[in-house]
Parts: sequence; structure tokens; C-alpha cells
Amino acid sequence: MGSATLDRLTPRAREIVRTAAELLEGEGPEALSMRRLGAALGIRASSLYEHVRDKQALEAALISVGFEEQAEVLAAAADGAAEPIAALFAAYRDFARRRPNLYRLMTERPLPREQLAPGVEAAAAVPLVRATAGDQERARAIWSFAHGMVILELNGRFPPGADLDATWRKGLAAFTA
Amino acid sequence: MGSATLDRLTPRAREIVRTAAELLEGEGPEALSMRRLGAALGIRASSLYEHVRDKQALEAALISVGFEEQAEVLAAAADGAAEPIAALFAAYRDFARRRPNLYRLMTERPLPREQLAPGVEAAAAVPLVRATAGDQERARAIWSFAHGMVILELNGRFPPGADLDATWRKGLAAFTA
DNA sequence: GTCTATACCCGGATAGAC
DNA sequence: GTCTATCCGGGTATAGAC
Repeated sequence: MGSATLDRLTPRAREIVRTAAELLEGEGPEALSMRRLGAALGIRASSLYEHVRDKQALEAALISVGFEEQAEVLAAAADGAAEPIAALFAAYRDFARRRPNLYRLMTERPLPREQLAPGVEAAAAVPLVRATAGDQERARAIWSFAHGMVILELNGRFPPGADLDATWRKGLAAFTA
Repeated sequence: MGSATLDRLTPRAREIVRTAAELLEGEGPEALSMRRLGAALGIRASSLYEHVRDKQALEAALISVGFEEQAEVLAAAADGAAEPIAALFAAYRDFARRRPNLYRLMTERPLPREQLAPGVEAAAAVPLVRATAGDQERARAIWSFAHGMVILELNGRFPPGADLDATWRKGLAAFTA
């Protein structure tokens, strides 16, 4: 539950990032504006700049925290699982459904890698790379399938009646054959 | 090359949609505003509303045309191919790279299905469903992999040195085993 | 069919007072 | 640390004149 990213911030900045995360998830991406974030905290947007460099830095913090949480849930899922890939799929999907807007923020633009907390991106990838015994190509192919499933689901792109559990099983079978 | 969607529009509306497509692809999604579209056509934004209901309708037209083009290139690729799935992968990736911003427009939000030209979404899916002999679960799993590969590439989410051709081959092997 | 003018909304960010 | 005031930018859309 602890976040190294949050821990390196001042208490007030921590509060801001936390509130931003709630705003993003609770009211959608358009709610993540400096004005609305200020309002949610009971201060003016201009006051935020005392604690946060700019909006980019705020988003980078959100993304870093997202990677930390993702790393945690994925590692926990794979740990000692009889079928690690299946367990990772379930945990990956679960994370994306619990934090759909954060998940989009983390995936739909180029990563601001220089602004992220060091190592968080790699840490989130570790469980899958482990599960493929270090085969990076296979790990990336599996990740692409999982991301495709997740993002198409979040974006409402599958036909209304689609049986996604069955589709996940198809993918699992393909990649573990 | 003919587009049923465009053919049903007045000449001026057709011109508008065409220009919008060029603007979107050439200058990015933020360029797709009524003001900038008007400017590209040499008229005021307000004049566009004589020809296009609103921005949603314009985007729906762009998406419909996108599906038509996609259906065409996918069908052509699969036609008589020795390895239809491999051919579809290549054509799918090629389409997304040629029209990255249109591809994003087509996939990153829920489809405005009521506003699309009838049948275009289904038509784009036909080649893949054929290639899986009607197995919809398999078709969806393959689509998810392809979409994941494509969108993660477009969004710059793979590590800088990643060998994506190799990753595509891994996915192909998994789904055609 | 296009114009001007306008209504409304939103955004990020800074200067300088307190 | 927060404020007000302000600067800049952007957007969709309508009314009414020509």
C-alpha cells in the first residue's frame, strides 16, 4: 500500500496528488484540471503551483503511483500461482477496471519517462517477464493481448453481447500452448 | 477507393469531411476543431454548420470512412493469402501506421454506432471472422492482440529498442498453432 | 452560403499583494 | 501558502445580416 513516489512528496503535495487521483477516477479525465483540482481541495488553482511544478508533473506523479500499485497487484497475483499467466491476466484486468481513467492515463500517450519515479515502469513489468522466464518477445506479445482486451473493453468497443471471459480464455490458451 | 459514406453527402460536405481527415492526420487531433477546419477551408467555423450537423456528426463521418477503408485493405490482404492471419496482421498494422490519428479516433472512445453509416463496423470485421472460420472468440482474441500491438506502438509505449516484428511473429505463432 | 457578432464554456499559468 | 487579478489560449454553437 505504501507508495515510494508519494512518500517523497511534502504532505501537502501528497494530498494534492491523492485528490487528483480521486478526481480523475471519480469524475473522469476532463475533471483533472488545475481549477477543478483546486476547487476539490478548497483552494484556487494558482495556489497549486506552490506545491506542484505544473500539470505535467502532476500527471507524472499519478502515473508513477499507478505503476507502483500495478506492480504490487501483479506481483501478488503471480506469487505462487499454479498458472501465473492466468493469474496475471485476471489481476491486470481487475486493475484496469478498478482504475479505468488512471489506466488510460498510463497507456494512451507516450510515457514521460524522465519525469517518472525511477524504476516504476520496469517494476510493473517484472511479474510478467518472470512468468515468461525472461522471454521478452513473448512477454510483450502477451502484454499486447492483455492491453488490447482491457482497453477495448474500457472503451466499449466490443459488441454488446460479447463473452469476454471466453475471449480471455482463448488468449490464455494461445499463449500457454 | 469509393466511399459509400462520402457519396451520400453533398459535394460541399464531402469536401469538409475530406479536409477534416487531412487535418486530423496531418496536424493531429487538436487540429480537428471547427475553427481550424473552417480556416483550412477558407471559411468561418460558423459556416460549417450549414453543411454538418455538429462536431459529433463530423467525427462519425470520419470514423465511417475509416471503417470503409479498413474493410477494403483487410479484405484485399486476406484475399487468397496463404497465411490469412499473417496477411491481416500486416495490413492492420499498416493501416494504423498510415492513419494513426484516425485509428485512434476509431478506437479510443465508445463507438457512436447510431451515427455511423450502417454496416461499416461489421464490414471491417468480416475478413478476420472469415479467417477464423467464424470463430468469434478467436477472432476477438486475435483482434485484441493486434490492437494492443498497434496502439502501444502508436502511443510509444514499447521500450525504445523493442523488436516489434519479432513480437508480431510471436503472436502469430500463438494464434495459429 | 458565408459573414459578423456573440453567447457560453473551458484550459494553463504568472505577478504581486497579503 | 493562499489570494486576486490577469494574461494568454482554446473550444462549440446560434442569431441575424448580407
